[in-house]
Amino acid sequence: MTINQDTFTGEYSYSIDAKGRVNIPAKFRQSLAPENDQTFVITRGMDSCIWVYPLTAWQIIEDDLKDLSAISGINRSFIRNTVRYASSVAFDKQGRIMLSANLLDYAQLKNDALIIGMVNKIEIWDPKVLAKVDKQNLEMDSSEYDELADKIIL
Amino acid sequence: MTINQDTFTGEYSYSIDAKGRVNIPAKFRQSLAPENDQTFVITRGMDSCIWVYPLTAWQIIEDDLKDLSAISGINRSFIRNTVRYASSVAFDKQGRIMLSANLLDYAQLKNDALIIGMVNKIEIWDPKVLAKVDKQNLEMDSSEYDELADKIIL
DNA sequence: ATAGATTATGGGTGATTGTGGGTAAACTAT
DNA sequence: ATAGTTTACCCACAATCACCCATAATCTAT
Repeated sequence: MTINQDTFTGEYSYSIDAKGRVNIPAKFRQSLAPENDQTFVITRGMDSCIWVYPLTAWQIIEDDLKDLSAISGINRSFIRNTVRYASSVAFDKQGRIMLSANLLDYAQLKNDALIIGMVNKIEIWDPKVLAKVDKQNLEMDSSEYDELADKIIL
Repeated sequence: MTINQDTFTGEYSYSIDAKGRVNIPAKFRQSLAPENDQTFVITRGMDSCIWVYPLTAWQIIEDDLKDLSAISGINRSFIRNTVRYASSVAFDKQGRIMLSANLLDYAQLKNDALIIGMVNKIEIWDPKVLAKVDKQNLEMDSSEYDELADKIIL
């Protein structure tokens, strides 16, 4: 019954309520390893979406950041921008997390959210934004996409 | 419920009142380890911002300074400039700390402060100054920034 | 098919947080 | 010493959040 811990696949659509809360799919909650303490870290993703990490996965990133020298200005900027929008959230008794106005705005989220398992993390999208971004990526690099498929698909 | 002690992430914006007080985000207060005794050490940061260390973290810096030979003039200058602007502050019952006129001036702070968790320390910025500094850093070293992202982001 | 459990969604309430200001003690400078 | 200024500590209030309960829809197992 137990799949790989901290591994997420599949797509789910939920509504965002007036308080800014979204449900985390029950399957994702169950595959979150117990040492995460029901806690995720949410932050800005690289496209206009929200990234959701299991707490322990995020701590690996933090540990790497600690090793960067503070003398270099570019290092400081990198640390700042990586950590700046991140916050840890535990889901409530109903399995929801609260999204800050800042993140909702960044990901252009209104009432509906599409939650997608990305293997080691989770993405939260506005449906329309996702469609647009994916289309752009495919148009730009379709041959590279096919190469990847050739290497990886069984 | 307990996250990593003395680890800070996220961005918060607060106002600086007429007395020079700023709020320390509740989350940061909670993740400050008890042996710090609700005390931070504030000093000049490397960019035009204020750096805020947990007391115990700062004590490690002081210990390292003690090991530097006082014979070397450059050592003495380094020690002097590292310690010169540092002072320890405990936050009041409302969770605020007082910033000296000297530090406020150095960081060009007026009415609004942006407080950013930088993993093992905290930065206090004027919003406009931060935008300018970050932009400069990115323009100068964008390729190095991308390399860092490639190495560290999961 | 039915009963029981789980899930998704909405709302209520007390506690916490951010912010302003008041007052008395402590400190400075004449 | 005294007047003026600064600091430490206290109280107050509005907004927000964490936590609880309720309900309808969906799933599970017999």
